[in-house]
Amino acid sequence: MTYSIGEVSKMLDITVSTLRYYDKEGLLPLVNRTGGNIRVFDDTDIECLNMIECLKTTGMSLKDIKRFFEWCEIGDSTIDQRYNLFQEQKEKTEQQIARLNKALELINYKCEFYRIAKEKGTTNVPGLREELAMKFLTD
Amino acid sequence: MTYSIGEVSKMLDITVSTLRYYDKEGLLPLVNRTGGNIRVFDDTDIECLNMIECLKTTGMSLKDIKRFFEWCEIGDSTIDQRYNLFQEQKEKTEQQIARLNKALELINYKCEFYRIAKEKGTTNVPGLREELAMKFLTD
DNA sequence: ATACATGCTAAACCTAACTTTAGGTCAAGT
DNA sequence: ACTTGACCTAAAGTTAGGTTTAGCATGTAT
Repeated sequence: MTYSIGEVSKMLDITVSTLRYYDKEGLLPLVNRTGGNIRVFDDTDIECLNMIECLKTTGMSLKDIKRFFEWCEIGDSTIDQRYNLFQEQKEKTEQQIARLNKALELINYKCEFYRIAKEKGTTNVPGLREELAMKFLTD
Repeated sequence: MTYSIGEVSKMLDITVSTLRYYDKEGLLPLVNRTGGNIRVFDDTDIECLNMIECLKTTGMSLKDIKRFFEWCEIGDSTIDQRYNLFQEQKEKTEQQIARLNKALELINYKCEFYRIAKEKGTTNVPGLREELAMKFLTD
């Protein structure tokens, strides 16, 4: 199965410009072209793009993602680097999830704070903490 | 208790330039100065900075954080906006945590993949999936 | 054959969030 | 008084990750 750049754009919700940008930056080394120089994406390219999206989610830079793909092309001599890359990325991602959970606690507290404030029409409710007092700071 | 910009920088692990940048951008409206124009941070400023860090973690832009602080200063007429802001931010943060957990699955799979590849000295191990085959894509 | 949506490139432009630089001021110890 | 480290501002520079623009080519439906 093959796809035009516009189709891929719709499928993965990535703009056409971004796809061309990724290609230009060397993140899609495998993408074929027609005789008329038009990109033809196949399922390998789609998988590649899903991988990019996933790693980007974890905060990996495009530069590092590209480096990983280059290591894949070089072959078995880069297994250690790739292993270390994913070990590091695993730790970073776990830390980021922990940070987000901590931030979520504050946000939940704020939601509750403003739910009550909304009910009462004021943030100046006896028993509610000061506007900027934060649970996670003071507990 | 009060602190110099350098002390705050060390306490919160934010560079001096960044603190001055935040101040310039209006994110620290309460920060006092000495007669000689030198910033004097107090515990309210520290709490403000912790709040900034927390909201930044959830992906909120400095512009939106500033807007929130402005709403706080305006008072009770902005309670609805503030409530909605945190409801939205709660959803976004939960979605981000979900995305990260999904990405972590792939990363864990890759860790295992490369652990075995390291052991065998090659990624070309019978029973292991192709290099770019991804669990979360194919399952 | 002819529209006209879709594709192409190169290069300029954009935004957020800082960082760096240049040129000065402040304040604490000696 | 003087040195020295910490502080100040304004303005320019930086980086990542795109987006936009201009001008041109392709290809598909009538």
